[in-house]
Order: sequence, then C-alpha cells, then structure tokens
Amino acid sequence: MAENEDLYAAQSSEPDTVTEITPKSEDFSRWYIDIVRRAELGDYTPVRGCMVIRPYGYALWENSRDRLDARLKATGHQNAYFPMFIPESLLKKEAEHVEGFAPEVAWVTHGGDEPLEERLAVRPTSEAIICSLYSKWVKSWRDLPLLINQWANIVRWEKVTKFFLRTLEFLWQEGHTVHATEQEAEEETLRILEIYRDFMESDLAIPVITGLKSESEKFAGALRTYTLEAMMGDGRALQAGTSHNLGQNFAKAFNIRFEDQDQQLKYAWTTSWGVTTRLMGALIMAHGDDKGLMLPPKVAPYQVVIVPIPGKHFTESVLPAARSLQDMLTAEGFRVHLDAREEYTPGWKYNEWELRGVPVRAEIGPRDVGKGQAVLVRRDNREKAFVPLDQIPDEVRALLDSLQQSMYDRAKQFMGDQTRQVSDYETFGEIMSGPRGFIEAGWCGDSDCENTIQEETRATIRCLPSGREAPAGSCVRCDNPAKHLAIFAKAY
RNA sequence: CGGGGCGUAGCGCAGCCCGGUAGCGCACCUGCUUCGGGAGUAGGGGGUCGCUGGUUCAAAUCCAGUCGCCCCGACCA
Repeated sequence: MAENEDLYAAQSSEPDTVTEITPKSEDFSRWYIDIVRRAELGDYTPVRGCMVIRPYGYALWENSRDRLDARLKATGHQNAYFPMFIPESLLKKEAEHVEGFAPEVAWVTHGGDEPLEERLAVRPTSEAIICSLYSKWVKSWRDLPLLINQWANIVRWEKVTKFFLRTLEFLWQEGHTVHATEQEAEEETLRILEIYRDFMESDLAIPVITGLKSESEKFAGALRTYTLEAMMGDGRALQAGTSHNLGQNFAKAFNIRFEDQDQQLKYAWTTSWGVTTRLMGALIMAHGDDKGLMLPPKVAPYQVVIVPIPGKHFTESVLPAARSLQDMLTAEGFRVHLDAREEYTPGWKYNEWELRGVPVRAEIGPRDVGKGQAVLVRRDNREKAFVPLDQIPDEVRALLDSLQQSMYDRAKQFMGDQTRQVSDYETFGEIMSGPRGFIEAGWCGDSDCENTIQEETRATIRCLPSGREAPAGSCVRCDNPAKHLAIFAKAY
C-alpha cells in the first residue's frame, strides 16, 4: 500500500480551495450562489425571480421526488393533476386562506386581448380548486379517506427571491386528503410528518426537528400546522416541509359533506401537506463545503464518477478498462458516469466532480490495469482505497452506505452543537446576534411576546417540538410561566 | 415594499472621477507536447459597456428614468 501511495501521487496537502467558489466562511450567501451556478444546478433567467433548474439540478430533484413519491404511494396515496388556474370566487371562499395568500397571488386578467369576466389566480397552493372538486366526489363515508397528491408548479409573487429557497415559481408536491373524523385527519397529518422526517433524514441525510407551528406561523386556514425544521451551515433554520390539519375549515367553506354510517350528514375533515424544490437548497446548505457540493448517495445524480488516467496505451488498455468498470457498476444498479474527456487532466476532473458533489470517484490508470484494480476515493474525507476489480461493487456499496450515514451523523452533530438551552433574554439576544443556531427556551404562549422577540432579535419560533415538556420557570422574555418549550432561530 | 450596493465578453474585474480607437485574468476554439490533485506552449474567436431617453461635434464615462441582481429589514415554502 505504501508503494501505491508513492506511485499514485498521494492525497493533496494543499488547502481545499476551488477558485470559482467563494469560501463558505468568507460569505455564506455568495458561496451558496456560486455552487448553484458553478455546479450547474440552476441559473438566472430573463424573468425576475424565476430560476431555471438545469439538468444536473433536475436529476437531483427527480431522484428526491421519486423516493418521496414511493413513500406516499406505499401509504395509499394516489397522484392526480388539477388546474393551475383558480377562479377568484373560489379562492375567496375560505376567509383566512385568501387573506394569507392574497398579497402574493399572480392574476390572469386577459385571454388574448379579451378581458376575463372573472380573473384567475395562478395557484399559490391548491386547497381551493381541489376542495371544490372534493365536494363533488365525496358523498358517503365509503368514499373516505380520499388520499390524493399532486406534483405541480406553484406561483407566489415574492418580493425577494433566492435560488431554490424562494422563487416566484417553484415545484412541489401537495397532498390533499379527506377524512371522516377529526382523529383520522390528525393521524394522517402526523403520518405524513413522519414520512417527511424519514425522507429528510434517511434519503437527504438532513436531520430535522419536528413540531407544531405557533398560531402566528401556521398555514392560512389551518387548524394546526406541523413543520420540519432543518439547520443550515450558517446556523439559520430552514422550514423543510409542513403538514396541516385543516380541521373542518375547508370542508365547511367548500361544502365537503358525507353521509355517515349513522345516516347523519357530516362535514369532512381535511389535511394538506407539501415539500418543495427548496429541499435542493437545503442539500447544498446542509452538506456543502469549500470544495463545493456534497450529495447524499441516495439522491446523487451520479453515485460514482470514473476518471481514467491517460498514458501511453490509453485507447487500447485504460479506456476499455474504464468502460468495463462502468458496465460492471451500471449492471450492479449504481448511477455511474465515465468522464473520458481528453481535454481535461485528471486533477482538473477530481476537482470538478468534487465540486459537483459526486460521492465516490473511481480512478483507473495504466498501473491499475496491470494490477487488476482501481482507486476509490470518497467525497467527504477523500480517503483513497486500492481495490481489486472483482471487489469493486461490494466496496462501492459499502462506501456509499458509509458516506450516507456519515453525512447524516455530521449534520446531526452540527445541529446539536448549534442548539443551546437558554433561560435568560440577554443571553438569547447575544446568541442570535452572534453564532445563531437553534435556541431551546420556555415560552408563555402569548403571540405579542413572540412578536416582540422577533422584532428585537430577528428570531422566530420555528416550532414547538413534539414530545417535549415546557421547561420549569418563566418565559424566556416575560415573567409569565412557560407554557411551551419553543425552538427559536433566524430562518430563511 | 423601505435602506444600502452593483450592472462592461461565459465568469471575475479594471476603465468612469477628468467624455475622444473597449482592456485584463480565467473560461472558449485550433495545433503540438502533456495528463495519478485544477498542464505547458504557439496562434485565434468573442462585448453596439443592462435598457430607454437627454446633454454633446463626440457618451462605457455626464444627467434623468427604468429593469435586473446582491446585502440588511418587512413578507414568505
């Protein structure tokens, strides 16, 4: 092995700098934008606030989407597609709902040159259009539960935008379900929350805190909103998904009624829930480093990139060996890319694919061909391993598993390190103006107190975490007793 | 939407103050030599200076407006 290390130009002792990317520590926001563009995840467009998701970024979204979609189908949900236009009168049926979304609705007022009799909202979310149809489809208790999901685009006229995190148009899934009882609706809301949590942690390797939103943060028109909060590399919180128990609010507004087994006509209970392309931003900000992206193996567009090393007998021996390695790994079910471009040097390719976050790199050169082996290098710590060809699939599998786990562990450790228990308001303020992160503190439950904290510290209540008791003593800001344990943070 | 900053080649920037032939680095194209951690060399291509209007013999440069992007807020997935 020592011989190998000498022969194969050891791991670089150079600092991990990529000239095209601003260091994370220097300017986190710039670092983020640099990665999105340089890794070709997305780009600006001629349309304000609207991004293009480029093929590499879209592949990442597709892989994520497919894995979540499988979980939703496995729990009895079916996909459908509803119109993107919502007549104004329909949107106005649920008062809180329209009030919450009105400021950011895009309106269609003309068809060609003809003014419309009633203007159409471009959906900012689909409760209104979907519930209007559910009122036709739900007649009997036998029709319930109704479990439908749609993958769609959404438009919200945001004032300030940021790649993936907040764009005028974005992609998401939105589930809309109807149930016979309050309990069944609550069970569904929590079932989805758990599906999201498992998806975030198992697939995206991003640990989350789940819990209830405060009244002021809950979805417009909901009874209650559950959320998943993740921590980004700069100590700010990102709402990664929400699951709403809508109670009977929408059923009453849209007249979704069914005749129950006791022959009584009853209003149904509904839920809605969604996650968006924002999660691609979360992947960048939770895992990336100064070398660029670091993608969890389960959703990475390429799990393995093969870099053949040119030499004297490149086309006769090394390239065929690289192709054969590609075929072998593809046959084993891995997502593999062979970078056989001759205009770039191996060193350039190493940096390039690290920037793009590929979990495992396989190098194969003249010396490897002679020895019947390849060099495997993992993205996170760049450890090299010299592996005989017949053991490569097993070794790749092990590396991907290990990487998936260690990425989660690292993010979990970071979130833990950046979470602080605070009981006095002065310390609260110092943390929020300094290192940020999550603060666990007692809260009296009063929204005025919540608003004051936000005005004074910029921190909001991200959630009231599930299964956690209120701490003894008073609210972190006022003298009233703490009713809840709350997670505070500055949020995206 | 309020405060601040920035728009010049694909990216990063200089030139602007003091108006007069649009430049640099990287990237890109071609040849040759290279290739195990961002190769060397010799050639080469690419920009009506965000947009609109004004001042002027003459505008990247001065003036006005407008659009976009970034940061800090308000709002939000």
